[in-house]
This record gives sequence, C-alpha cells and structure tokens, in this order.
Amino acid sequence: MEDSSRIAGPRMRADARRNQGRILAAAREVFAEHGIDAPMATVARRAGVGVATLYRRFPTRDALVRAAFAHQMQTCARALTEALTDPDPWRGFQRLFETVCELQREERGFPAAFVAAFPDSTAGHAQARERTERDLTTLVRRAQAAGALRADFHPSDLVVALLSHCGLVTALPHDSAASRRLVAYLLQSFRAEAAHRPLPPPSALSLRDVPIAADGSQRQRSSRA
Amino acid sequence: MEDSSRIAGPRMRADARRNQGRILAAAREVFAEHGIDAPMATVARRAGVGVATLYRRFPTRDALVRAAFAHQMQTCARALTEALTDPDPWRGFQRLFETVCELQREERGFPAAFVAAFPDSTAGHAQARERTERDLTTLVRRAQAAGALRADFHPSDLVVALLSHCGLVTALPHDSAASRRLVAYLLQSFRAEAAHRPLPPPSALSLRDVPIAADGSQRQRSSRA
DNA sequence: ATGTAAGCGGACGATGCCGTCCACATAGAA
DNA sequence: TTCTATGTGGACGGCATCGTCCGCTTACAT
Repeated sequence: MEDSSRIAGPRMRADARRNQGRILAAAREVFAEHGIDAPMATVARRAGVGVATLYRRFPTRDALVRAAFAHQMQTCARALTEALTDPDPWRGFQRLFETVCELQREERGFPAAFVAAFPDSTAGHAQARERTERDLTTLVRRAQAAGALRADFHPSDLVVALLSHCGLVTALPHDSAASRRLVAYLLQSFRAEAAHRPLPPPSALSLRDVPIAADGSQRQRSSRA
Repeated sequence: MEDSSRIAGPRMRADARRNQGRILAAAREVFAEHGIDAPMATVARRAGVGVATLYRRFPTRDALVRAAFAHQMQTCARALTEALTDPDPWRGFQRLFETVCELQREERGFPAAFVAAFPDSTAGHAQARERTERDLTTLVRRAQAAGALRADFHPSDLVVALLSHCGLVTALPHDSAASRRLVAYLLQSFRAEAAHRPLPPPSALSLRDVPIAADGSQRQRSSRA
C-alpha cells in the first residue's frame, strides 16, 4: 500500500500545492461541523476547488480523513515519546492520557477519525503501529514499577479508556466539562491506591484488532445531516 | 405529540398485529447487524412485508428505532425502580449501572438507540423524563448519604459514564471484556474511598439537553455498510 | 514569448435510499 | 356467503451523493 495521498513533493506545481492546503483546511472545518461523513462535494466547495481536484489528490474519503488529521495523530505520537522521557513515570502516563483526550475534545471530527483510523494507523505502517504498541506497554510498565499505576492495569486498558472518551465527546461535542470529569475519574481509578478490588480480566485487544473497517456502520445517531 | 407507533390495540386485524411483531423482530436483527442507519427496505424485506406496511406502522425511522428497543428501555426504567428499593444504597447504584451497561453490551444497536433516544425519551414524555431525572438524583443522594458513593459525585456523572460506555461498545461491539473493565474502573472511582483528589466541575448537563437531534451527523466511522 | 505537461472544474451517468400512491387482497362481521 | 373497512405490496418519482471523464487553463521551463 502506498501513501494515501500524494504528498506535497518537490515536483508539484505551486497552485496544486496551494490547493492541497486549502482542501485539508476545508476538510477539517467541514468534518468538524458535519462529521466525517460529510459529502466530498461540500469539502471541495468550501476549499474553492472542483470535486475532481479533491478526488485526484485524495482518491478515497479515508485518505482525506487521515490526511486532515495527520497533524493530530503526530501530536499523539509526540506526546507518547515525551511521556516516555518524563522523569516521573506517572506524570508521563497521566499527561499522555490527558493530551490525547484534550485533542479529541478540542478538534471536533478528530475522535471519529481516531477511531476510524486506528486499525492501520498512527502513521500508516504496521511498523509504526508496533512501535506505538511497544512504547505504550513500556509506559505502563514504568508507571507500575514506580508504584503509581495499579499493578493490574493492562496496556489495552488505555485503548479502552481512549475509545470510551471518544464516544463521550462524540455524543456531547460541546460539553468539555463532561470530558474532563470522565478523564479525572478514569485517572483516579488507574492509580495504585485505588485498587481496592480485583478487576475482571482485561480485553484481549492487541491494539491491532481494534475497529476493523469491516462490519461497517454501527452509527451513533439516526438523524441525517 | 402522539405515541410514535400505533400501538397494538384491540381494534387491529390479526394479520396486522402479526406483521407488527415481525417488523419489530426484523428491525432488532437488522439494526444489530448494520446499525440503526440501515435502509428501511432491508428491515421490511427481512420481516417479509412491503415497505408500505413498514411506513404505515412506523412513519419515521426514529419511531421504529424507539419501538424496537422499547423493551430495553423499560428494562432500564425497571432497573432504576429496583435500584431505589434496594436496602443497600450502593448496591442499588452499582446494579443500576451494571444492568444498563450489560444491556448496551448485549443488545447490539441498542447503544445507538440509547444515545439517539435520550433527549425525548425513557418513555417518550417529558413527565416520565423528569421522573427519571428525579429518581436518579435520589439514587445518588441515598448512596452518598450511606457513605458509599463519593460526595462530589454529581448525578450527571452517571449519564457521562453511560454515554462513554455506549461509545466503547459501539467502537468494540464484540469485546465484552473491554466493556466489563471500563465498568469496573468507573465503579471503583465512584466509591467514596476512591476520592483521593478533587474533581473538575461537573457537566452542566441536565439530562434534558443530551444529544439533540439537531446538529446531526458526527458519525463514528466513515465506511459505508 | 511560447509550448506543453500538469492541473483544473463542473457536467454527467450511476447508484441507493426515501416515502407515497394506488390497485389488489383479505379478515371478520352480518 | 357476501361485503367492506382494514391492510398489503411493490412500483415509482424525487433527491442526494458518488466518482469519472474531458475539454479548458495555467505554471513554468526553455
């Protein structure tokens, strides 16, 4: 599989490059307002280009979605790296979680993209994904070794927490207080001293089999845009 | 606003009543498989009736969705009543939460319906809704008075928790372990003894303004069924 | 200044779903 | 058995979106 969108290379006409930028900006706006299912034509119109241009640059909707939120994805990746280098393991863990949730909260449309892009992403390549998986595990183990994160915490719990937060901000896009509350509750229950009782067994979820493109649907609401 | 679907009354032809049943069963199946956005025609076909019959009985998709999951909604309502009468306030609280989450986990399609129907539902009338709201608050206060539920817990937190759980089971429809884990984490963080640190302010969410039908969209995934 | 390859835009046919309309069927009363 | 109100099915017109095709435009190398 090649890179989803033709990346702005050196051999690209200036106007083409400009349009690519406009398209991505428009996509972010439109996806934020109408969800990632918004008509492609809407994005094109907002960008001030024709549909053909849009399709030439981003052959599929997924490619567009992924490109539009690539920056946020990178921010997530960077946050993970930073978390690993934090001298205080718990603070690293906490910050990662809070940063990702904040991103989901503030960039509307991103949560949907986050969930949608999960299977093959956090950059696109299985290699990057495995790295992410490994780093997450390291982050968890470190925080546990420091006695801050409860011993029965499983790396997949982090994904579970992030996905449920996605769901919340999707259902209540304007209620950042709700999001903050959930984050606070979850973080508290992840602390070692909160481990009063045993937990049920963790999800078998190896980050790799999150929400396959298959099965499709399972939409959140029934109303149309 | 009248009742969404013509209820099976005494003056209904036997075949009509039979068809109504088949439609509801088909709707549950189809919604579970393809999400609540599945084409109406699919439901009709599966039920072995014509589209016209479907539309006559359920003029809008929402009416169908609500009727299809009315039973689950009633189970929720009943669980709330039972929770209030439980001699152990915390156990009542815990059971309510677990029961609703179990329902969301097991009846695929129900989470979406749950979120979608929230604004005007838990029966349909504002009256019933207010009653629900009041009962929830009572449940929370009782559990707090018993010293089991943390004092800074706000009734809206229950909605926040349920909505995030909805999001999780929507993203991972087959992973009940993940759902159970989330429920366990949340319940632990709701306990009074977990209140190590203060929480951010609660959501202004008065159950009434949950996920308005307006705005629309904000779908979870981009792929089509 | 000029030629041309890269880029552009919008019209267009295809597809899929919606919701109605109407000619036909039948349950059940008389 | 007969009659009719109630119920039925599927065809059909309408609409939105998809993604492609092709003739025109323009950046930029020479």
